Amino acid sequence: MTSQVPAKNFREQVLKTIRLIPYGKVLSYGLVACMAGSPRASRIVGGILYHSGLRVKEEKNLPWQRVVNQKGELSTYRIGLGDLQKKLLKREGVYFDSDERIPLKKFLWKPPFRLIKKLQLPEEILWELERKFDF
DNA sequence: TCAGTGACTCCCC
DNA sequence: CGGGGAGCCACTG
Repeated sequence: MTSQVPAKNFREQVLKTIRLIPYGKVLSYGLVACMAGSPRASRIVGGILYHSGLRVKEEKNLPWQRVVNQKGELSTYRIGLGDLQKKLLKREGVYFDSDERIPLKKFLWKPPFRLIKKLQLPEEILWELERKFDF
C-alpha cells in the first residue's frame, strides 16, 4: 500500500465540492480547499483546476468558472482564461464592480449547514469554515 | 525518485 | 495597503 489514496481523495473531494456550487454563486479557492478537507491547500485547488483544464473531456461538467480568489477577482487572466470566465459568470447573473471584483457579500455561496455536516469534516476545519464564511 | 512549478491564502512586518 | 515567506498537494519531466 502506498500513500497515494488520501492524495487522490483530495482531488476527488475538490471536484465534488466545485460541482456543488449553485448556478450564479461562487466560492474561493480557500473555501473549496476547506470543504475538501485541507484548509491550507487553496493553491492546490488552483493546480487541480489548471490541470483539469488540460483534459476538457474528463471534466466537461465542471463549473470551474465559479471558483474565484478571496478578493472576488478572477485568477485566470494570467493563463488566458479570464475573459471566458468573466463571460460565463456574467451569463449566470454574476456582476463585477468597477475594480473588476465580484461583490462576495452578494455572490459568495454559503452552503446550508445540513450540507456542511454531510461532509463530516473534523471539528477544527468546521471552525475554519465558520470563520471564513463569517456566519 | 525528486525537484520544480503552480487558476492561493495567511501571517508578519 | 504591500511585499516576503511558508504551507498545501497534484502533476510533470
